[in-house]
Amino acid sequence: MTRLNYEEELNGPQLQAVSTLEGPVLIIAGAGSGKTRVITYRIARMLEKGIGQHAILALTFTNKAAREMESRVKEITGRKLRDLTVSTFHAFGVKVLREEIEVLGYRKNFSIYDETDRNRLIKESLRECRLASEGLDLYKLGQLFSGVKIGRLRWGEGGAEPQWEAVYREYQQGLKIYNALDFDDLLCLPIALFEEHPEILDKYHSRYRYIMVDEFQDTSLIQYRLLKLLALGRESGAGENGAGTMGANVCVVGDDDQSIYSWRGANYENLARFEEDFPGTLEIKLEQNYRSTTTILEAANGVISNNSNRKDKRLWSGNQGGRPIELCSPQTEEDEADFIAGQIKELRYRDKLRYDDFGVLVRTNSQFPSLEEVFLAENIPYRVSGGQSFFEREEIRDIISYLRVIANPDDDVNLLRIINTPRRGIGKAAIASLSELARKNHSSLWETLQRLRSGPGMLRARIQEAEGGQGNLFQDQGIRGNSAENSGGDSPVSSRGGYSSYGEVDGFITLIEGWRESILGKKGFSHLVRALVDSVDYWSYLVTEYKKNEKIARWKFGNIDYLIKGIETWERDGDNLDPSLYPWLQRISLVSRSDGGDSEEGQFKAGKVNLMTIHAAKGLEFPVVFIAGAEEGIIPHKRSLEDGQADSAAEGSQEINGAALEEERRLFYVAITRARDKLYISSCQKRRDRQELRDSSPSPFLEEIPPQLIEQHSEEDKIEASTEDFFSMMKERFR
DNA sequence: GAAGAGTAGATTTTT
DNA sequence: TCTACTCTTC
Repeated sequence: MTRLNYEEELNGPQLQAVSTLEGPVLIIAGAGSGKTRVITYRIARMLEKGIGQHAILALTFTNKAAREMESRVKEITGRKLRDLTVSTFHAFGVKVLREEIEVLGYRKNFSIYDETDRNRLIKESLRECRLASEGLDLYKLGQLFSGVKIGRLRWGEGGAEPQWEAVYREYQQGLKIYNALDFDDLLCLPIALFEEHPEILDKYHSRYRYIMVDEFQDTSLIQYRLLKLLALGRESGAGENGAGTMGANVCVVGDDDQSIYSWRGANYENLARFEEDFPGTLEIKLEQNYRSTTTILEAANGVISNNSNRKDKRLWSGNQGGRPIELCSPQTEEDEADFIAGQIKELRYRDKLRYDDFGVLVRTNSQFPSLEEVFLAENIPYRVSGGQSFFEREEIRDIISYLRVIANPDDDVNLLRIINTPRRGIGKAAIASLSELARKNHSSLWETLQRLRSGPGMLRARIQEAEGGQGNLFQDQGIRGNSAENSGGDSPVSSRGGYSSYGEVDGFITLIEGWRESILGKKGFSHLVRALVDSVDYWSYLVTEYKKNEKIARWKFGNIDYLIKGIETWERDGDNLDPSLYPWLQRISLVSRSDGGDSEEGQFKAGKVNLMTIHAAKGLEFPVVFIAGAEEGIIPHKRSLEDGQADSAAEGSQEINGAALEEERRLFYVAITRARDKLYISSCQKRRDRQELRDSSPSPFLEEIPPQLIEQHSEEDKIEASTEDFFSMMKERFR
């Protein structure tokens, strides 16, 4: 192993951070101050000192960050990392639950529900409670549930209207029956586990003797609780006296100025809380920026200094001077995209830059299309992170649903997705009857099906019984007006549904069972997935579904192929100890949009312009950065300021909006500080809102940049652009 | 049960 | 404008 020369490669505070391995440490690391370097060197140092890999836990905020950290450590130490835990909080939760969840009454093959699954379940729960889901914002309801679950809200307080409590309970019950967890559970259940079973906590507490947390400003309260449990063990409940903290070797790294996830429960006050809970914390500030030019830093400082609630610090850079920040005010989004594309082409040639030296940052996903369109037209290779993820495409979800059901047949949400996809004659009516029956028995659909099948002829009778019995819940879409007498005289859903579906339902069960047998526990299952897709004849399904547009069918099939290839590469990875279905599912459940289809690492990601949301750009840097759409209503985003969460109680709202504005400013700050050498900011004069073109004014944040750093972009391009605009208008007209 | 027509609703950021 | 869901008809 190569020995690192710490003294030479690190500055004073960095060195201190790397050398202080024992006791609690809080590192305030400004943007570009070598934070990643400090963390990775710190781990390297630990390994050098003979601390075992298994005793080290590094928690990050995104999977991407985790992967990157791991590979950097690997790189600088030249070691194999078999036993080092570098993961997100959520992934860590899964790791724990995978071992221990049975104590909590779940089975180990639990499913993990993402937003889509969760919305479906909420919808179903609403139906169970006889409430109409129409006109409701499922997303908001989900937020509410999440707030309650993580203990941020309580029923009857601030926006948590008690009427939803029943739905919430239904939702929770659904999860339990389906043996499924939502994202919050991944953190809450480990906490519950540790609190209720101290002996399990002991195990983890004594194992992870060195803990590090990156992007600490973005940790939520429950994440913090989890951290505290791990770090302090049984003592953590002991409270304020700080007993037992001496042994805690915890190092958290963060920057309050880069806290941009408060809408997700991030609470930068954890920084203050940490110092309280871990007495004797050594605080280290990293203020020297190695990334950006002075110009860019001054701009960033100018902006962020308008925030009131922050730890005092001032970034400075050794790279004096730097090129001015260029401001451009194109007419429309199209002009903006043209401008960006034009600059990229020019700079690439003039400054000999590669495409991947450019980062184009936007506030919202909806800004992508116009940019992409121009990049495509101009032949500029690009990649987007954010936007619709590969895993959210419906054909991919279908296949994954099959695999999830194979892993965990009780997962109703996914079972319902595929029970009639491809169509196999199990229609609404049959499903409604079955669901009704399952609900009565408090069991999952699968269990119900199994039970029905166990007696010959039973299925028919039971289904009939179910239909004859209570009014069918799947039919009345909630009550409207009459709550007492529901559904009343409506005609039955199709009294023949159950009868005619018997054979099909049976076939479906057999199908799933068959695949369960062949796939479960197999190391290397990608070829089986291929066979599965064949055996359900998904291809014919696509062809019939899209008979008007065969191209789409082909494209979708290509996606499936890509998915399977992805599994193959994952299986072949030498570091992968358990290449079977279950870990794969867990893994992809936690992969986010910004992680991209991760098989496009390495050679592919080079040579492409990076198009991403500002959120996704956190932690990254580019020689040249474009911030597109720096306009009022976009960068302090309209909706972010509108209603601060649930309560807009009279005077509270003022403050909440202030906080929201400050968060938007931090977001803008993050965007600026991604740039190394050159920063462009554009704000359109008009922007498309729905179909109408509306006037748009520059973001108020722009005025906070010291004017001497800014150079207005010359007008020539604008004229050029508008002639082009004219032509495209004419083309449109003659089409 | 499937296909097609029609309607409403929606546009913030993500593990 | 576009999409996702519902309703209607065969």
